[in-house]
Amino acid sequence: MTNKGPYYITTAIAYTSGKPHIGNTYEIIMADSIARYKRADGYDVYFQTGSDEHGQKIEERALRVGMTPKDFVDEKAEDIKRIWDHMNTSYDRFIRTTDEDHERIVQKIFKKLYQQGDIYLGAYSGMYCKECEAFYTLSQIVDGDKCPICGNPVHEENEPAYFFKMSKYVDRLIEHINTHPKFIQPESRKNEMMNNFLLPGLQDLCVSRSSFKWGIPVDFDEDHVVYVWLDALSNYITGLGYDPDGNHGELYKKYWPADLHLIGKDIVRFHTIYWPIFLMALDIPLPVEVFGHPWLLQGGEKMSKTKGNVIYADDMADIFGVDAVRYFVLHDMPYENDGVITWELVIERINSDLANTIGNLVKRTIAMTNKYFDGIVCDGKAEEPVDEELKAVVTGAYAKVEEDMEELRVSEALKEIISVFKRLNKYIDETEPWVLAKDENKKDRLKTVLYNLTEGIVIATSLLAPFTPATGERIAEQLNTELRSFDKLTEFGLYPQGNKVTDSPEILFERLDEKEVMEKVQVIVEKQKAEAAAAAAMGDIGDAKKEGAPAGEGKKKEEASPFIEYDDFAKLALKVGEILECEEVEKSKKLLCSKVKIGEEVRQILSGLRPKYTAEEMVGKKVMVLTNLKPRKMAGLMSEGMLLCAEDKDGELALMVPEKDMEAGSEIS
RNA sequence: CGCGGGGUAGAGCAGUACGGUAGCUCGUCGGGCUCAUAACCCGAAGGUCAUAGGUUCAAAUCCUAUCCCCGCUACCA
Repeated sequence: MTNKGPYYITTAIAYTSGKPHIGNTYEIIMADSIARYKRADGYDVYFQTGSDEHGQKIEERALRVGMTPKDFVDEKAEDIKRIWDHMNTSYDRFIRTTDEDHERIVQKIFKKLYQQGDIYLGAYSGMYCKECEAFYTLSQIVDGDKCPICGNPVHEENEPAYFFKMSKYVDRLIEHINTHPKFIQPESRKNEMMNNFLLPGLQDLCVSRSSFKWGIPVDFDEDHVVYVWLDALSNYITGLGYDPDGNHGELYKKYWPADLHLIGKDIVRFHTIYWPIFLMALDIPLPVEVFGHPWLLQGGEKMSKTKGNVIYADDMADIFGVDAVRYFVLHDMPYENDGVITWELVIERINSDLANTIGNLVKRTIAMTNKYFDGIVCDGKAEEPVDEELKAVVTGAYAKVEEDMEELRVSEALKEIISVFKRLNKYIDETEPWVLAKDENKKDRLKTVLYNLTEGIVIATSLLAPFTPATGERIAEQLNTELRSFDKLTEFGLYPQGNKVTDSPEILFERLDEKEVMEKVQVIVEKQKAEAAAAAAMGDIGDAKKEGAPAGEGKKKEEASPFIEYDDFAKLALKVGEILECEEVEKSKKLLCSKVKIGEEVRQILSGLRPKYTAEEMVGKKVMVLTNLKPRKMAGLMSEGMLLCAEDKDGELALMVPEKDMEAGSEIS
């Protein structure tokens, strides 16, 4: 195989504050797929990932659970690494920012930048809220001097800190971005950076802190630790053995600059502004491409433990298997917009693509080979026109996939690969091997058909293998062959003549029953909610509040606010309903069962109104109904909504009725 | 008027730089087939392409306005 040269890919290093969920895990899976793909494609790949372990938040958390920060991060890093390994990711190094070599080099980098005048000692000043123990920017302050979170007054506070002179390099960076269109991807991210930061003028970045200790010490000023971003970002070069003095390690010489930093869209700024500027200051080349991938949202919402909707990769893998998880996230994450994940979508995807299309194709091909030729695959050289098109699709796949992968459109690449498997399934219908088998004169044709199928599967599977490595191996084993390197994928007919496939093909992906899976999911959800409740009881709630405090975490602010957002209100579907019939529920003392007309439909709704209302007087009333309340059974009867009612301190009840006569079904807002 | 992305069949998405029969996957319905994991193959139904104007022989695609969603708005890892 030809060597196409070195290729260095990194993920962001994971912050050791908690267990990464599937959205975080997506990144390492995508990076791994790219790394494997590039290897098969002839590149000499170095793939680095790791953990980011310093900072005030970690110091605080460790303290709270009574651990030293080091013990705390050891544990968390182990968790992260275990999930990465479980996902079968083929990284070359898992770097930790507490690694000795990393810390030593970061100190040297800091010193070098200080000595050459890029870093200077100044004061970090900002509006500080004692209550929240956090700084806020002026734009965040409300009512002139109030904390946006707790509402207490803030005051200006100073803390000595080292700063990096960003302004010095801004013009060069703008020039670089403009002349290297691939540098920031997707394109929309580039615009955000340009318009929000670079063009208006970049502020200097604070690169040290003196208010906490858990960080890499600044070796010439022991009051300070290196502030996280300079520390964390440097991993990409310290991990290769970069040395500010020029005595670089072999890896650095071979692999820097990085070909791809794969990161989440939330940290694009740090990777496309601060990081390149640090590199310019160190006078070393910039990475070729920074790709800010979107997020996977659970049913369109961010995941949160209290909602019980966090999906973890290992939970998913327990139910579906590692490759199915990998396949789903890669397939369903769009290029630029956020992706959607729900358990139902996962089931659907796996059944359709992995079980039906791929798994079944392999199984039926092997089964026929065994049935008709005792497992021997041999081309009978009986070609028919239909074969040509099949071969064209199979041997043309690589070029298409390559095109997608070149732009990191992984999802598109997978769709291309699946379409090859689909074409192979169709080929079976076109050639009808079971019909050929009945005719002794068609034996050669039958041989050819099965040979073409087997060969097609080998090629398609070779392309698939970087994304689902274990499945690639399993298919190769069943076909008793090796997967191809990519320079062989345009050649049809390399499967050894007379080779024998397995006589006991196993099922690659079991079809999933949605009901059964959802039962397992329910167990996970319950467990998660219980854990969240337990954590809250142990005082972690206070922590959640603090997390909400920093800028840019707008969503979390809601949790601390006494107000709800309009969106929360909008979730309630309130409508006018007309009570057509009503009867007392026999099994209950309080319940009335009403038939309520809402627009075109009539719902059955149970309400605990007795003895304040009788069934007779209910009939004909127009009432206010919450129509999207989850239906539930009460006293053995289904209730599909809720009648709204006021209750005073004496227990008197009053149904909410419209002030004017309104048509049943009218919306209330 | 801070900047940017988006609103296309029940669901998830493509198509929009160069206007010309609206496409893919899943789901639904009908048919075929029986090698296979109720699978596979074929066909059908289903969309006023957010809304309102405009340019044009022709607009999802170009222009204008409006509505809605989302991201970014700086020292938070």
